[in-house]
Amino acid sequence: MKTVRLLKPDIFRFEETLWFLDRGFDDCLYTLKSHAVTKAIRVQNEILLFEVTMKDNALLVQQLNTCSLPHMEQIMQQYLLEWFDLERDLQPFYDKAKNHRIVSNLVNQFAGLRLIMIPDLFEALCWCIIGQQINLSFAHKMKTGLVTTYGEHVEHNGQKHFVFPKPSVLAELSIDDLKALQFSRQKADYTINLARLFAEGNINQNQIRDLNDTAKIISELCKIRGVGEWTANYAAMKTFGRRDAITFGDAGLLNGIKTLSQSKQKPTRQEVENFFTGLEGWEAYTVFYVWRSLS
DNA sequence: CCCCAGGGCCATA
DNA sequence: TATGGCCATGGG
Repeated sequence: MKTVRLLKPDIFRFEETLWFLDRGFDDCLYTLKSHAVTKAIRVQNEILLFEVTMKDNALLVQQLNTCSLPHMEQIMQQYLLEWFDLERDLQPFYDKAKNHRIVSNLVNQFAGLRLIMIPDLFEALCWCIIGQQINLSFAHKMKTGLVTTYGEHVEHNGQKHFVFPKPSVLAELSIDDLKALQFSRQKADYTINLARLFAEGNINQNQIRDLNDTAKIISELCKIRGVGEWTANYAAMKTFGRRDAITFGDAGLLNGIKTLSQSKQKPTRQEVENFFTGLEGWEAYTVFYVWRSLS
């Protein structure tokens, strides 16, 4: 079993990461203990299980299962850097936020919070489709049904650790298969269609990443049935780490801005755009901090 | 009973 | 191009 130590960035609090991962929702793709998170990821045709803790000012990543592939240290390190967005310099964000009447308070209150990413585009888009227009607890319930029915898992100390289902598996499903998991007909259709696009290679995550321009990425993603502005921006933010993505129309964002500005009603689109004035290049982080403030 | 949930598509005019 | 209905379920 391999172990990796990652020196933590100056601006980072693992406790904030754990808090966000916990947030009151049961997520089926990681397991939380008091000061640790355990996660399974797919590596080629195997599943790697590891645990992340904080020790002596470093993130400690410990492999928990046997895996026949080489370079486990590098794979775990690379995953952690992406998952917790550890390579980004947040100081410019905090410098800009200081001058914002509302976000200045958020960066003080939640100092060290970093984006929690969804490195896999297929998973991110499926999660968005599931979460459209329903409350988050029900969305998690639906995701758990999908993952535990069609995802692979490894066992460790009697507990199952799942990875998200492969596109090729979901591509073979019928609409009724997913309706049995409480998907609406529409969401089942979007999900299967999306899985086929990935399985057949018509969508390639690296190709989209290489567009290297948020507007182009959004416009490319919006070509997919079931992917609109909210979903495309969510994926731009959570998968590609595009700093200027904004989940326009997002219920959480609207309610967050409403509460933070002590307004009676939800902001209009113009008011949302105004909210981000002075935070250019850090819109995605701002959205994430607003979400953090919600509960 | 109502309305709203970390939306998006489609029909209609 | 703009507007409204629809989707499925759960919580307040």
